[in-house]
Amino acid sequence: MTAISVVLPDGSTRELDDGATAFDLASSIGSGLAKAAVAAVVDGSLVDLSTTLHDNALVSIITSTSDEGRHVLRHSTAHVLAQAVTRLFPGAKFSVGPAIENGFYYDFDLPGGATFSADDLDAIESEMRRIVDEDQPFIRSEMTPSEALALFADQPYKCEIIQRVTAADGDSLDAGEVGSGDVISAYRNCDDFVDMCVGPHVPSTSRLQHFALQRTSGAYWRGSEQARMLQRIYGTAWESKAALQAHLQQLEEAAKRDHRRLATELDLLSFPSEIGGGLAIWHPRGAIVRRIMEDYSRSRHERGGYQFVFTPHLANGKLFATSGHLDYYADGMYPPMEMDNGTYYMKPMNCPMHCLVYGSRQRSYRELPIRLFELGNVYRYERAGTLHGLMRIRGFTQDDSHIFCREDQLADEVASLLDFVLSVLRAFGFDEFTFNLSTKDPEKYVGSDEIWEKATDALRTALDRHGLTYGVKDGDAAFYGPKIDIDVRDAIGRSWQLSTIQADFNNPERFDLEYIGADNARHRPIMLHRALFGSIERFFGVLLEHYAGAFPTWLAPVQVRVLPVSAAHETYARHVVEMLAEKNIRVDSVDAGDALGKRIRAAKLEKIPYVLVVGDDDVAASTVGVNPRGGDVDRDVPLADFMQSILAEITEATAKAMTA
RNA sequence: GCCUGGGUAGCUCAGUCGGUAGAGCAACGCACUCGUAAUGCGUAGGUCGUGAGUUCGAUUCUCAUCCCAGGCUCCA
Repeated sequence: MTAISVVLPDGSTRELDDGATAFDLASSIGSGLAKAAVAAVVDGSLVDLSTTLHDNALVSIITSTSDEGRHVLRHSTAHVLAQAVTRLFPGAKFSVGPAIENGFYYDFDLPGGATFSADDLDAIESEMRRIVDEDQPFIRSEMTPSEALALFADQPYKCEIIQRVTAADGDSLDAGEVGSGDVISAYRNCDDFVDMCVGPHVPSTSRLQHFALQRTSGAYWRGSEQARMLQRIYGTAWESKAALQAHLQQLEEAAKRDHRRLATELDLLSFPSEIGGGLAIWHPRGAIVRRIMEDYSRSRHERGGYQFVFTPHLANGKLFATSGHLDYYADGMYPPMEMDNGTYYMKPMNCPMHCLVYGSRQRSYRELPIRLFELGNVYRYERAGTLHGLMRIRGFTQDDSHIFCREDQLADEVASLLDFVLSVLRAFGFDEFTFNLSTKDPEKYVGSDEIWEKATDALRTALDRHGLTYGVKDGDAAFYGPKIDIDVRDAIGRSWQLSTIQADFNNPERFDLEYIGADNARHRPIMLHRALFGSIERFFGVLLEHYAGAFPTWLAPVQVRVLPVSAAHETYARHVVEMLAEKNIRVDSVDAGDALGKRIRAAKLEKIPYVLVVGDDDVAASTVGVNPRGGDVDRDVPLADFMQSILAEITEATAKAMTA
């Protein structure tokens, strides 16, 4: 038998028998690798382990512990899911089943429009385990589109995909399913299950041990609300039991941090159904934190050269006709109110009002840039199914600003905004950011192409000048202009989109805004929309999850709780409370009705930063026992020392926040 | 808006194959006066989300509606 030679990623070569597969290569390197291998990359393409290697091929083995490997694992598990469903629901039609972050899903159309119930999930998962135990091989075959159409004749969704990819104007959406064009590949597990798929797959179902089905939901075919709703099943799959458990644990951790749960547990706010969906009421504890956030925001803006304005919650519809909101966003606005002299709407944005502030008198080029700031309450009619605690809410407050500037000021203004945004976000404990530039949506925009190009360039230039790397989201812009979005990464690695900076050449035109230039002629200012927190409500929710309810001392609703050991120490406890309160420290005390241990536990569950225990020794020596959140108890601390240290902590955090 | 599941005491949940409900924690009372994450005993608390229908009788079955959860779609 002749030999071939293949090149490994480290540049070394390896001799193999002619006809050897990628799996043979993995085995020749080591049995451990062969066991962990799920696929291979040959000359840059991800392929099955069963792929026959050619001489001089550049080969790397993909193991299940890499991102690519897990992707293969998850995709293969999706196939097993589909097979289980066809066994349990004869006649089920299946559409697509991709791997996604941390897992996979598969969409089905059940006979008679049936739907999955929670019990079905258990049965399907058991069936999947049976298929895994059967150790079925994934066997690849390739065919022409017409052969594929024949093979999948009873699978209308598959046929539609085949027709789309082979059509002249075939879009890339389906390429991931079947590859592009002339050759359609399919994987057969056994006589009665074959699925169209570009692959690769693990060699056999026995490699798919560590998975769990998670939930079912409806999902529109091809993501279109006009299309048929299919039944989707989500699952997760991992390379090992430990990895699966770690993932499930992380989900639990995230659930524990859920801001809706913490908001109830910590008595911060609630969503009474008497008010209606998507509307929150702030309880005293939550309102304190919010007020501190807002005060901080106000003082930062004051120092940043912003001028404060107030505008009403309602406006005549003509205003939103001028701004274009009624043309592009009427569905997302609260329904109109007919009143004596016109049709009124709740405002969905503050910008039209700020345009009126600008336009209220003649402006000189010397005044620019004019930075108008408002904590503006806006109302948007979010569809019922999209509401989600504070994260998606119908009434909220934007830390909103509109900057009117000259064209020659634009780049500097955007650049300094980027600094400003990051500094404010850092003050709240975020230090990992990602940036995205969103460009014109060809379906939904106002203004000329030229204006859009100008605005997009301005944003791009600012990002480049800052040396920031950023993604581009084509077609994601607002209807009036392109934007930069800033995402933060939270304490458990999740990403949240918070801030936005939007360039707008359109509204100044629509509102006919002008300034008198140095040349004594009239000019059009440029407008920047920007919000740092975005929505105060949402930002609060993100913070709550980021800190898991344990706000840093400067933000904590109650900073100190004083606990007298027994009734004899209550007078002294009150004295301690007074001393601290005098320094504007948020402090309370709980008298000795319950056992000390119980009161400490209660304070810990409330996530109060400092618990002060005072007993005989403390009364005698004017000291306190300091029990800090997440730290060790420190007895006999002079009260004056504690006060000094907590004040230093608070002012340091605030000062750092102010100058970060 | 669409799909699935849910709404029982302040919170977390159990339960009723149709005969008006129970636990733990919290609250309140009494005893205990306690040095760093749950002292003991007792009391009170619910027209079982809301409205209608079926029924001798509905928290339970049916329908409508509101709200909540997870997705889909949407998010200026």
